[in-house]
Amino acid sequence: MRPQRRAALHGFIARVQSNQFVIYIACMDDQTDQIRKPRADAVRNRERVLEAAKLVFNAGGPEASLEAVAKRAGVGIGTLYRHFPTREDLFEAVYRREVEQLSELAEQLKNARDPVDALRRWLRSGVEFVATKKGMVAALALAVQSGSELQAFSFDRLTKAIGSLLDRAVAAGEMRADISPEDLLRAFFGMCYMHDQPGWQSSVLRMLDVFVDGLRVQPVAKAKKAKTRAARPAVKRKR
Amino acid sequence: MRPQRRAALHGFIARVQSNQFVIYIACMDDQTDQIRKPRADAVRNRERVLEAAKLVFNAGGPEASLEAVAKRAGVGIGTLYRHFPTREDLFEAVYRREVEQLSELAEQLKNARDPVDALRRWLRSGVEFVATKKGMVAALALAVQSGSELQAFSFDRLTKAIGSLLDRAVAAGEMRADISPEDLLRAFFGMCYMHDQPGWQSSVLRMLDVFVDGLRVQPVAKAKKAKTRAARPAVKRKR
DNA sequence: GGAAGATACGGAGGCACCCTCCGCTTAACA
DNA sequence: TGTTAAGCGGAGGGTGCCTCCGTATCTTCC
Repeated sequence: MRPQRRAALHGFIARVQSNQFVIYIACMDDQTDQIRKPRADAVRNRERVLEAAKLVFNAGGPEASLEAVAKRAGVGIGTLYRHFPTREDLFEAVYRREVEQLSELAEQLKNARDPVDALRRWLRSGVEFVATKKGMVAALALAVQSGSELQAFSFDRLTKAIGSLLDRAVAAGEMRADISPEDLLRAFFGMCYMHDQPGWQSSVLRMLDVFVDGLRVQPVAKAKKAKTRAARPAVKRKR
Repeated sequence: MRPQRRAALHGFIARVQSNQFVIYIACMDDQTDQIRKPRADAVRNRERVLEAAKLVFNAGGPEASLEAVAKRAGVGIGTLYRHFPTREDLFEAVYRREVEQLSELAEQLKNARDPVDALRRWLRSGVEFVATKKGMVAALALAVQSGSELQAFSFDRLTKAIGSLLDRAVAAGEMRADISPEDLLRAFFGMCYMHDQPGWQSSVLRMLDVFVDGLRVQPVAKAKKAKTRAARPAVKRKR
């Protein structure tokens, strides 16, 4: 165990590509109050690893070897691990932009006339995302599992995205209120999980349609099953 | 390459436990017309491996080490691989009984009054199965993917089970006809895939409810979207 | 421009697992 | 009881994960 010193964390965000940003966190010693700019080679290598990871994951799926990523990036395996201590960290970094786009799309769809249709469209876009990038499913898996608490960025973004669409539809009285955004996210991801089947896409789209239909407030069912619904406590919606 | 001889395959089924059977295929030389009974140690070892695999998979999930299984069975790794050349084969063998039970349950539910409710109950039972056995999800994954064609046993059984329930509901005019049993199986599995989340079970049950609601023929939606439905060709139902 | 020290690099190495191959053992049969 | 096919088991080669630490490189300060 090395001698401990009190230190404060300071961070900044650097734009490293036209549409990619990197967050740096520097450790500022509180005795000197000095901050050091990150080493150029570190920035470069981090970027190279991300680029290589994108290629490798999109091609080889989530199980692809990290050593292959490092090799492709022209970087030692140690360097890869220093920048991204876990496979999950790397995934999160690689697919962060996609998650943000999905999230922004939800923001736009908020203004759509028909809130149910908005949700439907958002889900369909999600399928497209998964279709394009093979590793995206893994990123979703991560988001949905959100076990590690630390890299819950994607989970938060996606939950809020779905949540806002769901809330609107519920407020408009068009959707049942006992489903949480997390539930929905999980269901969506689960269906997409079959993504390497032949014809998965149309199957998932069909399923999502069924699902959204089920989410609608149904006059018949509502009357028929009022008791059942009441017995099940409404799910608390986070935020 | 060893000298080839023409040979015919003969098989038989042995009951090796109160409720487990093993299928043996023996190679009968057509010159001697002799058939050899399987070696006792082979039968014993196969059984041991199955037993160990059940324990290990249920505890450690689908990624558990096969070497651990072999060790637990008190058997060399080579023996394990001889009996079950792939991890999938082992899964299929271990969870075959569960799949059969699910399938039989569908048979029983066929006589229920309300066909929609029957389907709902079957799906719920599926959740319970997954809940009990941690490795069951992997078995389902296998069934759903059914890529290897050879060990498509589970896929067939489950598809037929769902199919029979679905057919009845459709015939009764209570469910839409454009969803295939395969779709449904995939959706079900997908939802269960989150099985190691805290509270996954209630979440999945909620989702399945929504899903079944969506499957129902909806007077409102039906009228509103008649065109959309018609435009999408009905899925061919196998068998 | 150069020295000092912080920071990052890279890959060897230990571990675990996968799967195959083949010399040895054992059970079935006559 | 001998013969022989069937089965056993584990060594070994391959791959991937992750850590650790000696070395190289960069930033900063003079």
